[in-house]
Amino acid sequence: MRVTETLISTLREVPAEADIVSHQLLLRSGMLRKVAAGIYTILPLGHRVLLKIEAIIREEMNRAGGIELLMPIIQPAELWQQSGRWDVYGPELFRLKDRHERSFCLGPTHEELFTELVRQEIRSYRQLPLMLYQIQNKYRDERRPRFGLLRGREFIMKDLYSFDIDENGLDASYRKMYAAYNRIFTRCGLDFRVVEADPGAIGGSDTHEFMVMADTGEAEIVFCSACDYAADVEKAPCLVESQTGPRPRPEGTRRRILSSASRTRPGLKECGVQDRAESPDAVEAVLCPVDEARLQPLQRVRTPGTRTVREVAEYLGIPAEQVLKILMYVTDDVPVAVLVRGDRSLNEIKLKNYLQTNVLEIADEEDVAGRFGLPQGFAGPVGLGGRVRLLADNEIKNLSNMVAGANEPDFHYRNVNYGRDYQVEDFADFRLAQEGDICPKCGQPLQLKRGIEIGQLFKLGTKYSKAMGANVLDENGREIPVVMGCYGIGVTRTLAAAVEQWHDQDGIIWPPSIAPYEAVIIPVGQHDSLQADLADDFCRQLTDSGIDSIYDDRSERTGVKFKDADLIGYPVRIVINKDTVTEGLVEIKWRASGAVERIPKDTAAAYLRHKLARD
RNA sequence: CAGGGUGUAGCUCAGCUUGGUAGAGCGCUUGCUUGGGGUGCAAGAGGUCGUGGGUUCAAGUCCCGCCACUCUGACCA
Repeated sequence: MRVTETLISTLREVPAEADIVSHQLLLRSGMLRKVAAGIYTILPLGHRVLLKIEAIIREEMNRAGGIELLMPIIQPAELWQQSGRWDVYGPELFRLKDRHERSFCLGPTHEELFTELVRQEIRSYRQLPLMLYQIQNKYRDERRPRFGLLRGREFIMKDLYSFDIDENGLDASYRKMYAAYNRIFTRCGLDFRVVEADPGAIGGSDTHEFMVMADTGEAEIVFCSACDYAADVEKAPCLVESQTGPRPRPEGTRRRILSSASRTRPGLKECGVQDRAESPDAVEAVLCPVDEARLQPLQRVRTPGTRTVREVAEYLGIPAEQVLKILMYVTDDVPVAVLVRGDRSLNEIKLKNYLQTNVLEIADEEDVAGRFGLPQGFAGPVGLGGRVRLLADNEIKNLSNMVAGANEPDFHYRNVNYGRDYQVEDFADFRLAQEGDICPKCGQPLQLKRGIEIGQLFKLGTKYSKAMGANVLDENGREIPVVMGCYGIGVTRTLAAAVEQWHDQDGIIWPPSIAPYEAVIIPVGQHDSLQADLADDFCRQLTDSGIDSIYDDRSERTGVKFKDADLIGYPVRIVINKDTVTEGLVEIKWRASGAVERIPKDTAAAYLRHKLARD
């Protein structure tokens, strides 16, 4: 391929519409153009990347036993009414009517259609298991499309649905997909992690998310430096550390398994509580006696104008972790106040799950004064009386001689202690995991990184098959609902995530397996027909030996071509000049490492094939 | 959906405060020049100033409505 024969238009300046790196670079490198908010044209260069990602996905889906088909984008409302989601889905669903006033929607996902297909076509357990998939456009009328391809209103997704006769079959399908996803993202050259996730609105039990690690990612994940544990920061359980920080269980201490109900033990402190979300009964605690003698007498101090934890801590000259932070929330029911350590953040999802409430909003100043009758910035647990439900993070029980608001303007208490000075309704895990916390699996410190979700596995069970009557006869002739799983990959999102992860200040650095072209050939003297012909021949030679190559035949200055090559991110740049022509060499520069090497022209194809074929 | 910002040439933006016949850089076209990191010179093409209304002798500029784009938040893959 020659550059002048295709459409490659690069931009020198950053378009004003783009805010994040992948969006900027995809626009600048001529891979993407905006048509409307969250809706894009993928230009030839970007399309080649897309096709390569899709090819990898297809190969691995087929290898795992997936069967490809193609469903329509437009779906009848009827099916969505049967599953119950027509009313639940909300304004995010693109809805439309035909000329006969019949209702349709643009599919944001395809559970209904796949379930309907299986209901019609599958009668017997002998036809199962079955894994069907498609690569198709999806539509979600996002409230706020942003980040270019990462959150568009139209996007491409691979979705596979598995159909089994029982849970064991589902487990087997799930494992196949889990393995396939690992292969796919590895082959795409991405640095990714698998995290345990929250099932969310789709419903179901087990679920894993595949996250590409990138500093600009929307999701924060914690992962262990020592073992393979990883979780969304919003889901990660927090262990309680002793005040001296995490430590291994001391030799000879009693180790007890406590049920969550008996976690509170008078006269005892817990240091190192382990509370895995997936096994709530396996709470493991190291018990050590409270040192009653260390408790100091309660003291009321004037702290004018100190409304935030930081202000109080600075005013009193103490660390933030010595302060009790109290957060007040408005819920479906009565207002709730929650205590966390001053330097911690509250995890609203944990609180919401605990309270089983639909509404959960942090109280503003008006609410704090009105519903709680408390001074904003000076509220505290002491003397709160039963005015509100008071909950506390597990860690709070461990803390002694804390500073807390005195419930009157410009005053705080020193030496506040749980039990002696205040009571709480319950302790639970309410805090947001942070860097340095202990891994719930192995006890080593956790690291925090940002990620972009590009794939998710769900066990749906019989949610849709029951709702829509997708049944089969089992070997006893009984009618049973099929057991389903669904497995998605955001294809366009993967493309953007790859750029988000692999770029530098000059442009994109494509992993070779998904690069639009693996090599670009640039003759320094485009006007020199010897060099130009040689570049043309060499491009053909590389292409013939299976290396996707493009010859930059524009009559531009070499510097322009170099800049464009870096911006577009071809993994290999091959330069031809007067010297290399006479010596029979070519100059190879690797985009990722910047390494330059000169090798004989005739062996270059084989050499590159070898070096590029690392997947 | 709430709150902010921006809409002027293909792109990035100035001009608006203080109303008076539309600007720059880049890109594009042509010629010369240059030829290993966005070369230099010259000549050109290109704009209903988002849109509708109002004020005014006169509106890109002032006022009001609408639309689009964008940022923060909530929501979400």
